[in-house]
Amino acid sequence: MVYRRTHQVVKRLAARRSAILAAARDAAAEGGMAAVQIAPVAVRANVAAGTVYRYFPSKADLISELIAEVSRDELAAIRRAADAAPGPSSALAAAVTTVAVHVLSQRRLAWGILAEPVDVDVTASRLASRREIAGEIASRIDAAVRAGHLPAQDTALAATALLGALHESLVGPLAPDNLEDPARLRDAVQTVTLLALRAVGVMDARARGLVVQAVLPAKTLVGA
Amino acid sequence: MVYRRTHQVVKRLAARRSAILAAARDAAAEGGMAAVQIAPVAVRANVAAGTVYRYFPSKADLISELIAEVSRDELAAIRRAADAAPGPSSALAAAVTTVAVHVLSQRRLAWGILAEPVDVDVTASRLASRREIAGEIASRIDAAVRAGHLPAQDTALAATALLGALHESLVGPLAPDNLEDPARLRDAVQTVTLLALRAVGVMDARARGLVVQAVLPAKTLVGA
DNA sequence: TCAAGAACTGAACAACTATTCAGGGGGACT
DNA sequence: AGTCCCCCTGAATAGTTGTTCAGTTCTTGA
Repeated sequence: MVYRRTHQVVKRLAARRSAILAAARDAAAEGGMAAVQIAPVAVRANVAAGTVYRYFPSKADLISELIAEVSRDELAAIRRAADAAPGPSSALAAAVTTVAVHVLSQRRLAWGILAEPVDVDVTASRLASRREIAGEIASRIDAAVRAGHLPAQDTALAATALLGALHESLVGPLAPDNLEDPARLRDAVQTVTLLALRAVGVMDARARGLVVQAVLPAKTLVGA
Repeated sequence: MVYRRTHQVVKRLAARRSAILAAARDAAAEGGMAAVQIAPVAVRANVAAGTVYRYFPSKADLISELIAEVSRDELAAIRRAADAAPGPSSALAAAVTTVAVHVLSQRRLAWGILAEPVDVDVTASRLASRREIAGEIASRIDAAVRAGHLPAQDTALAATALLGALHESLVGPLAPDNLEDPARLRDAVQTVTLLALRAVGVMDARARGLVVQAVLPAKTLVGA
C-alpha cells in the first residue's frame, strides 16, 4: 500500500461533504426540495455531479441526511428552550414557541423538510425526525401532567396533533401570507401557542400568561 | 353534418368520464396517489391510455378533479353533521368529528388527497379544497364565538390549526397504526375532538360532554 | 347501405434527471 | 524521480411516464 489518507485529505473530504450538504440546504431554503437536484447542488458546492456520488450513495440519502441535520438543530433548540424554563408548563410553552419560531424563520426550508413532495423516497427519514421531535414534545406534556398541571391524556397523540397544528397553520398552504411583518409574526406565534396550550388542557387565563412568558425570549430568535 | 351527438352518446361519454374518475379514485384509495398513473387508470376504466386525454387535458387536471370531488363529498358531510346539531358548540364538535371519521374511514385516500407527493402540480386544487373546508370550520367557530361560548380569536388561523392537528394525528406518518380496531378508532376520534375543542377555548368539562354527543351519531359512519 | 366524422386505440415519442464510468490529475510513500 | 491509487470530472447512459397521433372502429342520419 503506497497511499494513505493524510490528515489534510481527511479534512478536505469532510469539508467537501459539508459543502455538498450545505449546498443542498441552501437550495432547499431558496427553491424548496424541488430545487435540490444533483447537478445544481454540485455546481453550488463547486464539484462535479459525479463527485456527489462519492459522498452520498443516492439522492435519497443526501436528502435524508439533510432532513436529519435540520431536525437535529431544531430538536436541540427545543431542548435548550424548554430546559431553560422555570417549570413544566413553561417548558411546554417554550418548546411549542420554539417550534413555531423555527419553522417561521425558514418557512421554505421547513416546508421542504416536513411535507414538500420529493421525487425520491425520504419517508423513513422524515418519519424518524418527526418521531424524535414529537417524542420530545410528548415528554414535556407528560411532565406537566405528572406535575398536576394538565389532565391525564394520550401524550403521544397530543404531541402529534400539536405539531400538525403548528405546521399547518404556519407553513402550510393556508398559512397567513404576511408573516414577513415582525408584529404579525409574533401575533401568529402567540395565537398558535395559545391554541396548543389550551388543546392539552391549560386553562385559558393561565395559558395566556405562559404564552407571554414564552414568546418574550423566543422573539430574539426570529431575527437570527 | 351527418353526425350529431345522440342523447345516448352523451350519456355514454359522461359515464366514461365518471368511470375514469372512479378508476383514479380507486387507484388512489388502494395505492395512494403514486398509483394514479395514466396507463393503470386507463386499464381500470377499460379504455386506452389515449382516451383519458379526450376527457382530461392532462394528468394534473385528472387529479385536480379527483381532489375536488373527494373534498366536495367531505364538505357536504361536514355541513350535514353540523346543521343537524342543536347549537353552535355542538355543531363545531360535529364538524370536527365528521372530519376525523371521514379521513379515518379512507386513510390512504385522505393522505393522497391532502398531502401525498404527486409528480404533477396540484397545489391549486389542494389549496382550493382546503380553503373551503377550513372556511366551513372557521364559520362554525365564529358562530360559537358569537354565541358567547368561545373567546374571541382569529378563527381562520384556528380552523387551519384544527385541520392540521386532525390530519397529522390521524393520517400522518405518526398516526397510531392500530386504528383498524373500532374501539381504538373511536378513542382516537374522541381524543382529537377533545383536543380540538379545548384548543379553541371550550372548557374541559364541557368539551368532554360535547365529544360524547358528537361521536355517538358519527360512529355509524365509520362502518360505511 | 353508405358517407362523414367523431371516438378510440396503443405503440411510439419526448423530456427530464438520477446515475454511471472511462479517463485525467494529483498527492503520498519509497 | 517513480509508481501507485485515490479522487475527481462531466459527457453519456438509462429508466420512468406523461403525452401524442396516425390509423382503426363505431355511430349517425340519409
